[in-house]
Formats: sequence, structure tokens, C-alpha cells
Amino acid sequence: MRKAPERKNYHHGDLRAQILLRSAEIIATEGIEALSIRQVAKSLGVSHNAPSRHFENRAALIQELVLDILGRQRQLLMGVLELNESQPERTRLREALRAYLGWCDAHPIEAQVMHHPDVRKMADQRIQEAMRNWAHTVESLLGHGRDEKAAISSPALHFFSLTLGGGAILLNPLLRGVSAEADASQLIDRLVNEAYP
Amino acid sequence: MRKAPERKNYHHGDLRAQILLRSAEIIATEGIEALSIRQVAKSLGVSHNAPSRHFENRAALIQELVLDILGRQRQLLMGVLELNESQPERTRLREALRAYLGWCDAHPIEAQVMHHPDVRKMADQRIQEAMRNWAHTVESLLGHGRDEKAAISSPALHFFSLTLGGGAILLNPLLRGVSAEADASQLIDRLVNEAYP
DNA sequence: TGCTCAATGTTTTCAGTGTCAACATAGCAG
DNA sequence: CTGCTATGTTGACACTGAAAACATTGAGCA
Repeated sequence: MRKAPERKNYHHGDLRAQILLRSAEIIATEGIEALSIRQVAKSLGVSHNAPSRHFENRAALIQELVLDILGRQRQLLMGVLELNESQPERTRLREALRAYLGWCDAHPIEAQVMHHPDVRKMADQRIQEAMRNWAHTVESLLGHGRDEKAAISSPALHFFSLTLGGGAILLNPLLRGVSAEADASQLIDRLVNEAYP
Repeated sequence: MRKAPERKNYHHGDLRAQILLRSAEIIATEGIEALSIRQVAKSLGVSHNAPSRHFENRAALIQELVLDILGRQRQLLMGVLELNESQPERTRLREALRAYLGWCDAHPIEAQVMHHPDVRKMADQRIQEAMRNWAHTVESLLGHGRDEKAAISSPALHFFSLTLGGGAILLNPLLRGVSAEADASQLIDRLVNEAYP
């Protein structure tokens, strides 16, 4: 399964990719907190410090994974954009909201990653760019031109709040309990219908 | 300043309260991650394991602090409720939203506490109850009866999403960058006006 | 008064974490 | 063939939370 299967000593040959893979698995099933460099190294049959040759520190590794998640999140949104291109604005917003919330429901742990303290602190340029891209996708969803420097439009801001807040409710068991709604899709329906009737 | 100031050996006399105080300080200025039991113990001049007599584990300590924060958050909301009792529903919602967002801006770190992974996992009954109380306050803000068992009303759900999402934007530097809005109060104004014009 | 006992702190120990420095190997470039 | 660089390994350090065994204190009771 490895690049050079017959060789197993010292040079792993594919370590960086393997680390990313295994880490993504852990992050997607148990969350960021559960990600331990040493554990990953161990599970790959490599010394506890080997990963440091590929990622300066824990944050750098996480950053890579977050970028991947953000990318997929944006792809999802772009898909909705294309699919509803000929629809009226309200419909496009509704479907975008529904898509985001559906994604939160399907991949709860990954969806939480964006708001994790470890990620929130990251000032990396690529991450910020990914976020901006996401916002621009929403703006174009609204049919507005995408002025790089200008502040976000108010309707987009409104949509953002709604979206992120809905996700927060969906993803937080404590908040979920508040709604007394058993089914996630039911909750999504109600929110979507109330926001974009 | 202590109960028995002349005695300083062994029995501290007030340790539990002191731990809570010092921990609250740390949590409010540096966030939950920065809270280290050992550090707190050290700063209080007590052995690293002394706190374990008062809090079974780290989570139990945090829980106590979170309950306090939630309580104050609710008091804020209740204040708004009273102040605008005679106002129309739209006004009350707008002021509640503004109050919450203002609080997020004023106490960013405490505001984040509710969504912290360490807190999200807590299944404690008192925490869930505090959350439900919060929701009920919102319901009464809407003039609805507070039916314990029933699902939350759709307008309240909508308000919740908006509120939590707005807070998320305000509190996340990465998302803040997206809005290209320098001033927090400006961002708040725009969101409030868009949501409840 | 003197004893007992529960509450509260202390010490020691363990397992686990990320990070750094020193060292080892492999394999490519000259 | 000779070095040099990329990559792994080993060992150490400073942290963390947690558990167990031990020490002290003070209050209630005989």
C-alpha cells in the first residue's frame, strides 16, 4: 500500500501524507482535542518525534486539516450556487442555508472545527483567505459584485448570522436540548421555513 | 482578608471560594484552555493537589464557573425584558439582540465559554437547566406562554440563530476579517438593523 | 478533659502531552 | 567516492490531570 513496500526501515517514504490522513480521521471522529501527535506517530509505527520533520508544531498540522475542511465546505456552497442559479434570490439563500445545516448534521465534528479555540487563534494568511472566499461565495449567491475591500453587505451579514447560529444550535447538545426537537432535519426545516418562508 | 488571617498553615479556611475566584479571573482573561489546576493551586500558595478536595476534576470546576456565567447572561436578558416590557415585540427582540451582541463585545472570552468543547460535552443537569431557562426567557420575550415540554417556537428559534450567529461572527477573528468591518458596534448596528428594521 | 473521626492539605507517583537538542541513516549531487 | 540534506530516532524537559498514601486540624462526643 506504500510507495516502497519492501523498505520499512528508517525512511517511511510517505509519512507526511499518512500523518494528514490519520489525523483527518481522528479529527473527523473524535474532534481536535483528541488529536495527539504522539498517538498518530505511534499508530503509524514511527517514532514520537518523526512528525516534527513535516509539521513545525501541532498548530501547523491542524491548520492543514482545517484548510481542507474549509475547502470542502466552500465546494458544497458552490454546488448549491450552480444548482439554483436560475432561481430567485430567496430560494438560493434558503437552499444554501439548508445545505449548510445539512452538512453540519452530517459531519458535526468537522463542522465544529472552524469555531474551535485552537483554530480561532490562527492568524495564518491562507486560513483567512479561505474564510474570505467563503464570504465571497455568499455574496455572489446574493448576486452582488464581489468587491474585495468593501465591507460585507448587510443581507449577507444577516445570512451569515443565521447560518452560523443555526449550526451552533445544531452542533451543541446543550442548545439542542433547549429546542426539545428530537430530529435534526425537523429543526432544520423549521428554521429554514421561518427564515426564508 | 481571609476568615482567619492569623492562621496560615494547613487549613486554608477559604480555599474553595478562592479557587473559584482565581479561576474565574483566569477564564475571563485568558480563556478556559489557560486554566490549569496546578497553576491556580500554586498561585494560592497551596499544594498542587489541594483543589481536588473541592472539585472532583477539572471539568467539575469549570462547570461551576460556567453556571455563573450563564446566570449573569440570563440576568442581562431579563433586564432587557423588563426595560422594554411595554414596547412592541419587534423592539424587544431588537434590544435583546443588541444587548447580547454588546455583551459579547464587552466580554468576549466569557461569551465564548458556552461553545467551548470542554463545556459542550457537559451533560450536567444544572447546565442544561440553565440553558433551558435562557430559552424560556426568550420565549417570554416573545410573549408566548412557557410550555416546558413543547418544542421551542419558530420565531424564538429564528431569534436564537441570529443571536448566536452574530455572536460567533463577533467573537471569531477569522470571521470578523470576513466582514471587513473595523468597529464592533458598527457591525452590531448593521446586523440589528437588517434583522429587525 | 481526652478520643475519635471526618474534613482538608501534602507528598509521591504515574501516565500522558508538546517541544527541543543531539544523534543516526539513507540516498542523492557533486 | 564524498559529502550534504532530508528524514527518523532517542532522550530529555517542563508541563498537565489524576490517584494513592500520608499528615494535620478541629469539631463533636464520651
